[in-house]
Amino acid sequence: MSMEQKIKGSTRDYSYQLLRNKIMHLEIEPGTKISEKEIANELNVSRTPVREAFMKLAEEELLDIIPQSGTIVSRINLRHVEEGRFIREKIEKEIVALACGQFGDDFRFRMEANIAMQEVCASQNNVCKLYELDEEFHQILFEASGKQRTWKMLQQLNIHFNRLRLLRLSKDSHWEHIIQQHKEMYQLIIRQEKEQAVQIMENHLRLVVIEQDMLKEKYPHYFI
Amino acid sequence: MSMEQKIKGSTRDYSYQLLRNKIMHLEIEPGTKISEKEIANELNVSRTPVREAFMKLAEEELLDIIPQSGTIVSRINLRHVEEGRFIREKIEKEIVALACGQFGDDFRFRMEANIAMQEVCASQNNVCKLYELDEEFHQILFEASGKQRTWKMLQQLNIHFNRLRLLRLSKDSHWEHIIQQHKEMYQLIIRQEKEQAVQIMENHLRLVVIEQDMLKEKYPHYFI
DNA sequence: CAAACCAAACTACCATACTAGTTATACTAG
DNA sequence: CTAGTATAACTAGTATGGTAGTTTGGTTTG
Repeated sequence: MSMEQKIKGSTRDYSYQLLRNKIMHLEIEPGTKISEKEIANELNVSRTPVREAFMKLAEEELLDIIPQSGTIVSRINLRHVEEGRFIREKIEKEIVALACGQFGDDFRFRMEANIAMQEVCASQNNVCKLYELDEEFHQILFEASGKQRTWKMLQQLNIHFNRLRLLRLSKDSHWEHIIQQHKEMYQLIIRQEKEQAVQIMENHLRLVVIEQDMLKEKYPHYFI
Repeated sequence: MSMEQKIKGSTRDYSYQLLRNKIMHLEIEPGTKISEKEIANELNVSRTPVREAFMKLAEEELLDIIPQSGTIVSRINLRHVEEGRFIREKIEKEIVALACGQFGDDFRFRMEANIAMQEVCASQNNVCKLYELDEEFHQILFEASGKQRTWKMLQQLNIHFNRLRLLRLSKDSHWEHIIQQHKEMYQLIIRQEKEQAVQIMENHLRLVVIEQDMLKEKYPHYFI
């Protein structure tokens, strides 16, 4: 797909985006040792922007930098996953409740377009794009509630959670249920059926828990 | 007090901590323009670690870096304050509820020590230390609930909120009420009176809202 | 054979020179 | 005197060389 060419902005941002994608999509496996120099050569840039990208990724806990020694791609920490999932559940239930009271036309348009696209991607098995649409679905809810910043922060807290979700999506494939939940939730929101919408959201966010053990068994070296 | 000398670790971390403190304690006012070179000279270090500290602070939205142009200390964004406060309220109510069910002896010891210290600092008007103790009080709750990572993340989301709190503490001074609430909350937690503890927490976190307008009027150029 | 040590080959960290883009200033044309 | 422009003095961004600490692998020693 050559997503490499499309990334704009500074060299640092380019390095950051590229590395982040490679880690999230497991093109670089958890536990792999990498170095500034190695990556810099690979990307044909100097060490400085790569180093800065490393630091940002370390902040997000996608990398573990050991001073004067080396840098490794972090393993998925299941305790962090659960903590992140817990918080996300609590927050997003509040968000849905808020959204029920204020879901303007522009958001309805975006949401319907999003859901339509989800079905297209599902029919074509485009997992990568489907993941992005799933993210966007939830983001729209946060924006409609005037809590865009909270979404951004949750994304950071939930990086390990998201890595697990992406891993699950790529291996498993019963998105139908997920998309169905999205549809129901949207209908309940525009009908302002607060309690039911909140309940669906709770179920929705607890789906991942179930398959956790299966994935851990299949890819033990990805986890910690 | 010379907090400068005590900071250990790498040069980057030193620069970061120092700058962060200066910004949080308003030794550098919001809106001030600073530059990597200027700060590097001031701290007698090279531009590299200062630059890296800048980037970290920009991530936290304490600095606004305008590429090829300049860097300014960000103003306190009151919309961010309110969003952060909202999230913190929702999360911390859940945390208190959790803590009621699991508050071990070691945490009780830390908590009682913390509260005792709060009273000492209040009697001696040590605002700075009192702020730190306030932070620690809440952090202990998160740790007792096994959600230390969440605390760390909330701290990031709430940097603007915290700047406001610190500003309030240093100018105003009715900590008695705050400390009183801390005491009550602790008692309710060890007695496992969940509903009441949650209620106190809600009141506690809504205190800041009240004085917001007063501060905005007094220091208009600090806000946006 | 095993353990201890020593040296070479890494690593991230820091300093510094250079580049490219922005801003302010001074000067010129109208 | 004003408006527009060229230029000089900034800025953050990037490249690169050198430093100090860590790891590794081979050698020596008990």
